[in-house]
Amino acid sequence: MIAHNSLHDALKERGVRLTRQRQILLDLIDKTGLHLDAENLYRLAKQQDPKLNRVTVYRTLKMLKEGGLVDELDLMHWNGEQHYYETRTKQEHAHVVCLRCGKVEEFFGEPLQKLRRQIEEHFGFQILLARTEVGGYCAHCQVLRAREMHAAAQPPKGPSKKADSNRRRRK
Amino acid sequence: MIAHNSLHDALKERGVRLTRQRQILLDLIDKTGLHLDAENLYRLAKQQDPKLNRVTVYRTLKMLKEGGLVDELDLMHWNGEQHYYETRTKQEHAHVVCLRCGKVEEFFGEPLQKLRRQIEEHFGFQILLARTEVGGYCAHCQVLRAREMHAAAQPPKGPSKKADSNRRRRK
DNA sequence: GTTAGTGCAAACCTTTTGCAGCTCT
DNA sequence: AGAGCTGCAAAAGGTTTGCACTAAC
Repeated sequence: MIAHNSLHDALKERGVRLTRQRQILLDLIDKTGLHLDAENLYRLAKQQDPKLNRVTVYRTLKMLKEGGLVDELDLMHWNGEQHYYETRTKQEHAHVVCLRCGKVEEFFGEPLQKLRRQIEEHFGFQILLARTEVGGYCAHCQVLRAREMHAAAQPPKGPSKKADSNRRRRK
Repeated sequence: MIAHNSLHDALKERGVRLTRQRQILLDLIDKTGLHLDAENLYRLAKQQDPKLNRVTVYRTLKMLKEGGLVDELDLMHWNGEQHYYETRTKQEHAHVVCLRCGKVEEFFGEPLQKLRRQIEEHFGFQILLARTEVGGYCAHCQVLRAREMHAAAQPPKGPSKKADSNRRRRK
């Protein structure tokens, strides 16, 4: 049972072969509002097809990227050097990344269009791709950080675990 | 003779040791409106001190980045996966990168501040870093591309060299 | 049946790390 | 003197490539 979605159809039109592997990958990229990196995409795809190779993930992403079907983001490198991918169908938007919890919000709104127009006019530039990424702390994490700061200033009464379990680190 | 500039002074205040190697690197990053990547920075630095090691470049960049003294850009990956660096003193600005010739223009202007304010209000977000990068064709290259397209449509009369000599490629 | 696409292994490029020795302050 | 830095070598991430085999059209 194949989900028919935008990437799927766009590739079909271009005469690209829709292999089992690609269908799995397109499905993962296209649905899920998630911003996946190559490694996570690979992990998820492998659950559906354990033979699927990491290289196929990279090759597919490269094709989609060069075909202008996905955008590549780095989300302010909040968690390393990976790139993240999303379908290039939606309206232009900025990515707002919490550097503490990693949550990604999307901002649509007229300042983006205005910025784009002004740049085109100002330089006589022909824009093909645009990207705005913002890093900082989300409302929730601002509160948590304030608490952490406060706690750190007090003499410790017991072992305190930093709440950063979600964060991947280099080994 | 040492150029006194913002990075230099900022590090002095922080009690960071200003070694010969760092002075060379700071000098290169700070003057030159250039957006250098690690490798080019290394190459240029080595001209002044042939013993200077690539690792020192990376360590210095990392320190400056983590200290909030430089910003890291990728300029829409117009020429590979390198990161580019610039001093974080100037007013917020967008980078406008020509995907054909690599020229980088900087756009200052009120839409950027407006965007920033709106994001902060909308999400109750505390912005620490913001980055807007735009890729496309500069006025000059739009013309050249039009010519190339035209030439490609004609039967070729002789060997034509593509004008991409400036472009670095993977081997 | 063709030709594009896949998997595997190995290469590649960029960046980081461990450690002994050097050098700023 | 001593902590902080550097250079060197080696490793680690992330991504790409060469090639023989497989599968989509």
